[in-house]
Amino acid sequence: MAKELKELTSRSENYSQWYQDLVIKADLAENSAVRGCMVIKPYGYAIWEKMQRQLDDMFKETGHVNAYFPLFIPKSFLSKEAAHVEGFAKECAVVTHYRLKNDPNGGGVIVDPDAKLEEELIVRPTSETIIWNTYKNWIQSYRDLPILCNQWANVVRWEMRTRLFLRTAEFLWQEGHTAHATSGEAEAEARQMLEVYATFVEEFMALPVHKGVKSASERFAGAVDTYTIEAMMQDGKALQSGTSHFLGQNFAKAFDVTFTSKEGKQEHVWATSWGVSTRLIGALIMAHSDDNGLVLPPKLAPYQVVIVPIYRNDEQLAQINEKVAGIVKNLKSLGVSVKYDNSDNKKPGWKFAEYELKGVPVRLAMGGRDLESNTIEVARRDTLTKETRSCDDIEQYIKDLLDEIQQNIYQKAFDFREKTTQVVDSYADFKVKIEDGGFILAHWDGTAETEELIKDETKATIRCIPLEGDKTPGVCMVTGKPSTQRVLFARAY
RNA sequence: CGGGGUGUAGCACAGUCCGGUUAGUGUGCCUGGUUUGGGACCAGGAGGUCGGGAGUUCGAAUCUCUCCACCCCGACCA
Repeated sequence: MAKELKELTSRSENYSQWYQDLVIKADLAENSAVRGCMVIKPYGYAIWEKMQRQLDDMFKETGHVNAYFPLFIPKSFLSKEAAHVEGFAKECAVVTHYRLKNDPNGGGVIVDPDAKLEEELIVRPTSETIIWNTYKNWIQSYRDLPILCNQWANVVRWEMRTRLFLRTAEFLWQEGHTAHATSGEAEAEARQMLEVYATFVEEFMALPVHKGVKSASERFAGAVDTYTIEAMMQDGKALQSGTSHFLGQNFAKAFDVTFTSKEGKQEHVWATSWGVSTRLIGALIMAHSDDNGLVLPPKLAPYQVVIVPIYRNDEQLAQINEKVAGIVKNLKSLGVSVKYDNSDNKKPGWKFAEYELKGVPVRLAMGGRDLESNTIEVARRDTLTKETRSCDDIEQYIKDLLDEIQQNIYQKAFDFREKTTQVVDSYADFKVKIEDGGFILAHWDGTAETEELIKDETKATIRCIPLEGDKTPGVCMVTGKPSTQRVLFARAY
C-alpha cells in the first residue's frame, strides 16, 4: 500500500492545508507573481480542457453557439444596471492609462500621465453589460430571437482573499448570454442550463448536486432569479458549483434592447446568463481526493490508465515494450486514454507514488513475472486495491473497470452527502447540528431578516430552495411563521 | 481591509531573540557506478542579490523603518 506521502498534509490534520498542498504537489496549479492570480499548470489545464470539451458539446447540443466579447468594458456600461454595479463595483480592476514611458528620473518605466483614458475601462468581472450593449444592435424583430451565445473567457474579480481554483482574482469560465422574446422562454432556458450543469457535474465530475433557486440576498446582481447547483465537500462545507440566472428584462431595460413582436408591439427582450468556472476543478479535488493525493473520475482524468514497466535490463524492457504496445493499441481503440511510462529516469516505485498523487484512475504494471505468466497487475486509485490478472481480454476489463470506478466515486460522494445531511426542526437543534458540517434541511419564513440572523449567529447560509424533494409546508424554525417548504442550509465556500 | 504567521539554494527548513570567520542541514539537481514488483544506494560535484528598498553600525540574514508576496482566521465573493 502507498507509503505516507511526504509533505502532503492529511485532511483530518488541516483540511485547507491538505487542499493547498494537493494542488501544488499534484502539479495542477501554483501561485504566480501576480497577486491573487494563479498559473494553471499543464496537468491542471488538461482537466479544464476535458471539462470544456464536454460542456461545450452539451451547449452545442442544446442549440448554443460560441462567440467572443471584449475583455474591457467602458465604465459607464457597468453603472447602467443599478443592482449589477452595486454587486460588482467593489471588486473591479480598472484601466486608466494606455501608455508607459521611461522614467525621466531613471526608475525604469512609469505610467505616462499624458496617456490618461477619456473613460476608464473595467476589466470584465462578467460580461452582461458589454454583451447587452452589443445585443441592442443585433435585435430589432422577434425574428432575431432567440440569441443563444456562449463565450469561453477569463474574468477578473479583485477578491480580498484568494485560494487556488476556488477563488482567484482572475479565473477562466464560460458565460452563456441568451435573449428571448418571452419571459417563459427565458425562464425555461435558465432552467435548461441548470439541468445541463447538474448533468455534467453528476455524470462527469461524479459529484451529486442539489438543484435549487437562490434566496433574494444570494441572488446574482441584476437577476430576477438565480438557479444554482450546490455540492458538498469532504469537510462539510458546501460549494456553489454553477449558476444560471433568469435576468427578466433588467438588462434589456438598462441597455434599451427592444424588439417588435409578431403583433407589432415594441417590447423589451428577456434574458438569461449562466456560467461555470475553473472553480469546478476545486470542487473536483475537494470532493473525491484523499490523503494519498488526487482521485480523478475517469471521465475527466487527463489519462485514464497509466502503464508502468518493471524491468532488470534493456532486453527485458524491450520485451515488455512489445507486449504493452498491443495493450495500448487495444485500449485506445476502445476509447480509453492511456499513458505508457517507460521513461528510464524514474524507478517504478517512484512512478507508482507519482501517479497515485496525480489521481490516475487505473495503473497497470508489467514486469518479468508477468511476462512469464501472461499477466498484468491492475491497481485502482479509488479503492487503492491491486490484483493480478491475465492479459487475455484485459482491455475490455479495464474499460468496464473505468465505468465501475466512475460509478463508485459518485456513490461514495453521494453516500457522504446523504450521511451528512440532517433534517432539523428547531433553531436550537440547528445551532448544534450545523457544527457537524453538511447540509441541513429546515423551514424558513422566507424573509431576509431571518436569513441574516441565521447567518450572523451560525455562519450558515441558505444554499438554495430545492427544486426537487419534499415540498411539505411547515413553520419557520426561528420565527414560527409559515414556511412553504424546507430549504437547504450549510456553511459554504 | 482587520487580526495572526511566514519569506534564507529548485523544494522543505535551521541560524535572527543576544550583529562578528568562508551562511548550514535534508531533499532535489549534475557526473560515475551498483540497482529497478511502492518514492533505491555509494562516491564525487554544482547551486545563495538571506523577499525588495532605505537606515543604524567598523561590520547586518540578524537591529530600525518601509514596501511586496504568500499562508491561516474574519468581512466580501463564483
